[in-house]
Amino acid sequence: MKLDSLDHQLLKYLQQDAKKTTKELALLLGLSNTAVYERIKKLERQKIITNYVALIDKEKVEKDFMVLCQVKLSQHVKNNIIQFEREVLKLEEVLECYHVSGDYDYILKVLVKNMDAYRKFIIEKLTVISGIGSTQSTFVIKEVKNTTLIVS
Amino acid sequence: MKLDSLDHQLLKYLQQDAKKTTKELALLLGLSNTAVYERIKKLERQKIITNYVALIDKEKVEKDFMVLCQVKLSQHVKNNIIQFEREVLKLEEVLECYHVSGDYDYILKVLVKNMDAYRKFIIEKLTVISGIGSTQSTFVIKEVKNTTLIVS
DNA sequence: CCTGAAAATACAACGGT
DNA sequence: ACCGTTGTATTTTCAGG
Repeated sequence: MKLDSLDHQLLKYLQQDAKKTTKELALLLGLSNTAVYERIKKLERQKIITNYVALIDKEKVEKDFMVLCQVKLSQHVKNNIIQFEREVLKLEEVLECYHVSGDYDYILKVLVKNMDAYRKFIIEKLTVISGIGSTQSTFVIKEVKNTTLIVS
Repeated sequence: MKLDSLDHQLLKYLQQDAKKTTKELALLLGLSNTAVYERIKKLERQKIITNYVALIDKEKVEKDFMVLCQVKLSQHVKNNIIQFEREVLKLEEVLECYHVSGDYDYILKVLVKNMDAYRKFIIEKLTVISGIGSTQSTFVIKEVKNTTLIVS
């Protein structure tokens, strides 16, 4: 579970380009092919690397209307919380959901095609979940930065 | 640029597991190896697939203190905006930054090790950017959902 | 951690439906 | 557009030291 400097470098490279071959990485790190291979396998076994994914261009698939939606539950009973969190997991429009401090209970990052789709999402999918008190929408004017790279 | 049902399925699979081989994908889609290969290459050429990345476990690299930080600029002049956005891109603690509607101008998703690190981030990195008016922090109690999968 | 070799996959180009 | 086949190149994977 202890990561050395080479592991950190390796993680950084793989978080930027998972298609890098062990050969390329070996060259970058000054290690042999197999040493890199074994390190990657170890990181996968330890679930430090959870998975490999393709990232796609939101605009090119017509999904570039993003809204940060704050949600307040009507009552903070356990059942409401469990229920809301379970339902949110099922909604494909919700990319991220955080239980947060402050006035509202949750902040959701919602991605849809356009305002119409958002209206539909709110009316037909979000507010039909029982236990929701109120919601407030903050619209994204521009995505300035969005990275999956965690520097550790 | 037009995507058919098979392209969409392909994107969905690759967004969930980029390590799937063309052989496996061919089986899933009911296509030949070469057909799948050509489709993937097309999606890459069209930059619909922008890149492939490894995702890592935040907790296991001791980076699981997340804060949503709202930022207001002191004046909405072009220079302030340009400057702020340029500086934010450089901050590795800022995973996401959105220019938004509402009371505040920006919402930042910030990831650090702990509260101490956050305090340090605010004092030494964020508020030293010129043109910043005020900030407000919303702390993440629990990450309920976080996916990179965009269903199109 | 290394070298070296086998197995699997990716990549490219063909003619054919 | 898709299929199948044939290559070859490259990469992954795993011995054994």
